[in-house]
Amino acid sequence: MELSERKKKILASVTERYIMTGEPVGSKVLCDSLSVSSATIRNEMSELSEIGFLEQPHTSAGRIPSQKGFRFYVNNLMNAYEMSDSDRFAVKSHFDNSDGEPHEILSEAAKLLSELTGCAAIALTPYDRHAVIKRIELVPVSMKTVLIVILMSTGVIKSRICRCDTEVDIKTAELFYNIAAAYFNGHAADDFTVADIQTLAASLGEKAFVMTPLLIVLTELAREASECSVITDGQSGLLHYKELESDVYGIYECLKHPSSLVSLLNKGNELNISIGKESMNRALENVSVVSSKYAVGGKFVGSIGVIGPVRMDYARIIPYIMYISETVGNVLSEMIDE
Amino acid sequence: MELSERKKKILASVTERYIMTGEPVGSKVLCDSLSVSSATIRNEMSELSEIGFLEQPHTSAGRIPSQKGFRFYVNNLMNAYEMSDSDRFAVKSHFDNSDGEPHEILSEAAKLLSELTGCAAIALTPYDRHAVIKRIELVPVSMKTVLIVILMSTGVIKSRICRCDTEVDIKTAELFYNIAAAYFNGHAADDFTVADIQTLAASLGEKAFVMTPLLIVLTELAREASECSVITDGQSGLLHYKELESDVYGIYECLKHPSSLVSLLNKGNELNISIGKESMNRALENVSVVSSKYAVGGKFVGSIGVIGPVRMDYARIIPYIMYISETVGNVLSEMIDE
DNA sequence: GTTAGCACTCTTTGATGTTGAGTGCTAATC
DNA sequence: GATTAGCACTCAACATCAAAGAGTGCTAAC
Repeated sequence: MELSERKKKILASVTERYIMTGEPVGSKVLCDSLSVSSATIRNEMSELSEIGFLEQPHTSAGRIPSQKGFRFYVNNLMNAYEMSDSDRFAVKSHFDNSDGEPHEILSEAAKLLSELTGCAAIALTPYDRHAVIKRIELVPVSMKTVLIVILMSTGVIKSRICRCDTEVDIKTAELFYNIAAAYFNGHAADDFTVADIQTLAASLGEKAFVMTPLLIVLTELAREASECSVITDGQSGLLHYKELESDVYGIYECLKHPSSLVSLLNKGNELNISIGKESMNRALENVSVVSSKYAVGGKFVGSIGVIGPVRMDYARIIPYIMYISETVGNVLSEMIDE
Repeated sequence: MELSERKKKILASVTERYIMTGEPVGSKVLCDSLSVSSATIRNEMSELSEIGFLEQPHTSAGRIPSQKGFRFYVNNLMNAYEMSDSDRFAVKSHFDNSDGEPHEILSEAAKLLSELTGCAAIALTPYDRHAVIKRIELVPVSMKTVLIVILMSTGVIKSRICRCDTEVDIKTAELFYNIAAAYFNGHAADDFTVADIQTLAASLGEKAFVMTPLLIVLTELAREASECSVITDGQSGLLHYKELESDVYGIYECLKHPSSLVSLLNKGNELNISIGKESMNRALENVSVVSSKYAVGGKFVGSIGVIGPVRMDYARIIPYIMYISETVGNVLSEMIDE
């Protein structure tokens, strides 16, 4: 796919103009910047159309880049925006005093990203196949009710109320802690099945009655805490793009049941760009998904990115995603270290 | 505002037909059900238009109910749908094994409600001016990091990570528990200000250094746990109503910054119906907000409802809201009791 | 290889006419 | 006095047509 320099220039110009205006670009407007006649540009454009980089909405309209054209632009032509120090500072300071769990930090990040880009943001909380339970705690709420808190090696914290039919006394709590220490701490959520738990509970004799619900809730909680959860923000921004009008509902539904999105974000390299149909997802065929994985403690464990129109401003958006992703990774890594 | 029986019948028919189809209703279609001629109905309709209950999009169209007309319909004409036992059972069983905090239960309820109504659902977590802190717990995470868990008398549970600059040892934890017992437990969040906390911390001598961040986080946490939070679900459903097309963005923004919505839901009686401009909120002038307060322990502490087009099916939606609200209240009350 | 020129295509806009739904009014009827 | 049939009227919706304008593709000249 070797293009002449001039063709590249034309494709880049058309793409950038189209990103800005959303309107097809004619040959005349490009004369000045390329200092050739419109006829020459027309010839070039016609060839670019033949190889599928440009499209015409109709005969007498200008050209717009095809999804393939956008792909070429992103891979070869795009001039990534250099974030200024003040840009970086503005992002970084958002996380300065963010105490809290990964979930909160990623919510913050998604909100920031959607505001900066005008697209919908999506973030995955850290997922680590080798995540293990770091600690389990029991917080008494009332006689028969306790809050089970689970801390994962990834820094994820989850809690759940558990109601028992009988009193949860100190002896019970001690037993629970012993069991936790023996069977759970240091283990991954999928090291034990519900069946395991039930045989374990059964072996406890008279204590089985009160312990079973606790252990079941704990198992569920461990599973939940090990899964990555999907955070979204700024969906309403997509309403501003008229070319997405008929797609927004499908996109929103897709964001509600995001399993396919998760695999999309987890795919490929650190930076992941899916343009239109590349996502292989019917609901997303008119949007691009750009995401970047963040690393916690040197391992890529999650991802953050945006969903927006195929004509999103990649040159500006990609650097923001990369920097936010890097920042989130750093913030989360610091937490684990401590 | 005394209307003849026939006028009432006509207004009701027009309203119900319009709710179903979204199209203006002409005089002819009502002939059969009222067994009078279309001319008679036209005369009546014309009078209903004069007193502002009906409107004409344009001369040669049928009539649609004005917002005032909808109000009259809801107050005087509507035939509320009687939920069947199986309807009730379907709702109730959603909450059967819902362990958990108010926030989770209300999220469930909002999701259910939006699915049942096709509207956006909105729910407020319990807010009680007299809510007090029931218990505070410290969960160690690492040497210098603890999780502060706060339990409110409303059943609300919140937790937050707190990072300290020095080790949080057992002595520190004991001191913290003593302070909590002396100054916080049994008190409301607004019983103490940040200034109070700082003087308190200052009085602790060498322990002030490690205790200050803990107490500050605790104060923030208490405030957050005392505020009601707003839960929304099913916003995307609003995209299906073409009459809202130009309003959805504003509505979504309104749902993101819901302070005005909160006061709308807290207003008035148990059941609250705001039709169109009654909300006195520009962004909501083309939608209706219907909500019902739920009671925990005999006190109305929160609210759940929907936002949908003015032509929502009140007769069906209102009973659902009331029943879900009642159910949520019961579920939450049971939890407090235990 | 580049470009001026020109015919051609197709959208957009506006004007015009037609159709059909639904009204309001009047006069006759019950 | 209330009801209704009849009819003229209004207006959106739709189709047709013409004109304007944007942009193209092609050809021939440079």
